[in-house]
Amino acid sequence: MTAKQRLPDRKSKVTVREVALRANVSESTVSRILRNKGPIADDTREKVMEVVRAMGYVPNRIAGSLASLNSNLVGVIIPSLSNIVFPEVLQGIHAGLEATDNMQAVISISNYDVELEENVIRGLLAWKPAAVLTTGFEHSDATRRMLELSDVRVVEMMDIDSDPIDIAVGMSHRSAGYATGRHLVEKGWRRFGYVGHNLDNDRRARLRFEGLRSALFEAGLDIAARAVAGSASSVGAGKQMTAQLLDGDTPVDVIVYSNDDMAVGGVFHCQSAGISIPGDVAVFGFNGLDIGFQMPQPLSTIRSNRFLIGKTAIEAMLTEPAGTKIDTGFEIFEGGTA
Amino acid sequence: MTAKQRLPDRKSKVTVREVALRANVSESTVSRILRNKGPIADDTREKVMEVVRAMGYVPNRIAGSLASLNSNLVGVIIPSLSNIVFPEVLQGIHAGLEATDNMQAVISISNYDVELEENVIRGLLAWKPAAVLTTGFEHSDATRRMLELSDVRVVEMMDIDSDPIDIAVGMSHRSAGYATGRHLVEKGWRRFGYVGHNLDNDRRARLRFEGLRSALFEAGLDIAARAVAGSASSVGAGKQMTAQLLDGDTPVDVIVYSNDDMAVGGVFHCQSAGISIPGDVAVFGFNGLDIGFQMPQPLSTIRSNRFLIGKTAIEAMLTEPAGTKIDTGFEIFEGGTA
DNA sequence: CTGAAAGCGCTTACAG
DNA sequence: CTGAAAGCGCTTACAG
Repeated sequence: MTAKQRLPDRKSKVTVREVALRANVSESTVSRILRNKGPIADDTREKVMEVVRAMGYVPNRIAGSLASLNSNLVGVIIPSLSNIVFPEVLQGIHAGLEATDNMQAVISISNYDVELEENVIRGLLAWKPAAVLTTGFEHSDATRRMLELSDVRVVEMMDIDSDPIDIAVGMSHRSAGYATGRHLVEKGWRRFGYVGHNLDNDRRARLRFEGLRSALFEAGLDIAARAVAGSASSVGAGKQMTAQLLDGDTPVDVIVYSNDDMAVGGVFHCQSAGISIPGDVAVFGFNGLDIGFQMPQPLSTIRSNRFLIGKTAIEAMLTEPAGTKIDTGFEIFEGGTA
Repeated sequence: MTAKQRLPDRKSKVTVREVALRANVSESTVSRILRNKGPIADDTREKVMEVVRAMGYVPNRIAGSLASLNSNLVGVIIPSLSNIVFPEVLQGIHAGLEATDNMQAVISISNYDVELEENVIRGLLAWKPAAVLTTGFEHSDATRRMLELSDVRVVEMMDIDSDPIDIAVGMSHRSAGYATGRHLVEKGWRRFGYVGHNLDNDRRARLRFEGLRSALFEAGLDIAARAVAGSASSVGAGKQMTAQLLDGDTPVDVIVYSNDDMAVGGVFHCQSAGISIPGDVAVFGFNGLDIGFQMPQPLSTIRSNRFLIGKTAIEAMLTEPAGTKIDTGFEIFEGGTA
């Protein structure tokens, strides 16, 4: 226990008060030194810092936030953690946060449910965060109102196909769908299939689908057959729906998927069934996930910039005026499956 | 704008004070009603709740926490978000939290770096969380000390092969490695290869490796060849290291991977190179990720329970005494690749 | 360059 | 069943 002798006292919680007492200065001086605010004599600073270290003092941010009426918390609401796309956005947010004066993310999940989102945001706002970053434009009226009435910055991430409450950072999913259609038509594909997941709560996948159809219409084409799962997107759903589509009566020579997870499932199904890609059928995804890129035949897809969206969301919330929309773009990845 | 007439006043932030004033009661009464504490006359409650709704009052949790000296925050530190395993743990934590009186997770990333973890935990403790959930047993001395001195509950997740600071929830990675070795030896494999990632900061992968070797030793065997990436685990690293191992001089008939990501990379390499699995070489992973399960040949692996670990961590922190270790177990998944 | 005082928005004994 | 008062641990004008 001798090793513990120079450690902070076991129990007694140490506050600015104790530090001030021990250092023979006022609480305000301790506070100023700790926040590097205002002019401080060098020896005062040294004396105080020594006491701070000796006592193992950790400022209480709850008290600090209450007193200064601002917190360094950023509320983040994402729809799900099971789709790797959102953890990637979180990584970007985390990277953006590292450049700040140690802001902290408070993360919640909305499960693609606007009612749940409303509750979650209510709980978040109670912590008086500096900003709330949420996903997409679909919110309940009450959510929208809470956000408008509060004076926190709001960033709606992923999508820029509508007008933001405050700031939007993302890409145009409609354009991505359109670009997919144009690209595939130009490559000579004519008989289009579509394999999707439950789009009821996935506005962005719906927008991509609409964009795709517009491009096909312009070329005098349409989607000849489709198979849509009742569940969220997953590799398993992609396998199943691909099997269903290919077992149908309408022949297709290219399948556009609602995203890469579904498309990887499509590739797995074709491998199992001895269907050659892209000879028998071509496959095109969306997102540009690493798993698709690493497959023996790299998945043809559109790369979205999830990390960039998260990082930019933080930067924008710190610097941009209300009404800003930032397009993080996308790019077609040729790959080997279409 | 008539629709906005009944909405809360635009600016003036509303506090208990305003609610109390408008409802003709004291602040303490408002506080009691909002927290369902103590006896309250029915009509008082109704009257106050009406005002609360009318004014759109949202309690300030920062003030609440400071006054009551306890927060509903739970600090969570995970090493990374790029390995899907940790988002899965977060999902479990989220599920566990839903059963509580709306506690909120504050999530930070340590990037497998004990120094960074120390800073992150320091920042977290400043928020006086109810508990800190972190990953594994590897911490700096300072981290360990902070955690011990603070009176927050501490859960170390994923691993149970050491003694916890407070509570540990996870599985024995040594046993999992051992079980892998036994299983594969029993199935008749004799020439073992190992493909891994950078294990310097990954104690659990090291423990699995040690367990595997023990099992092999007991059977009079050893690892004949290995290829270890300098980077973190990924499908790409798995492809590359598998190629390297199979190009070496030492023939192997089964490869044990440090985890499923690496193993999936191994499968992809074999597909590209026309190597048949498990005929030419068998493949065995660790984790039981969905992607491995969905492949045309389901990946042989060990299933860990990441979701359960997260969920149990929350439950344990609420109910279990210090010193508790909870084994969430694992199971061998036969699959088709070994 | 430093200190005394008020206050941030709640909660919690304590009294009645 | 309800209220007045003190206090949680900081920060921020204001004075000097």
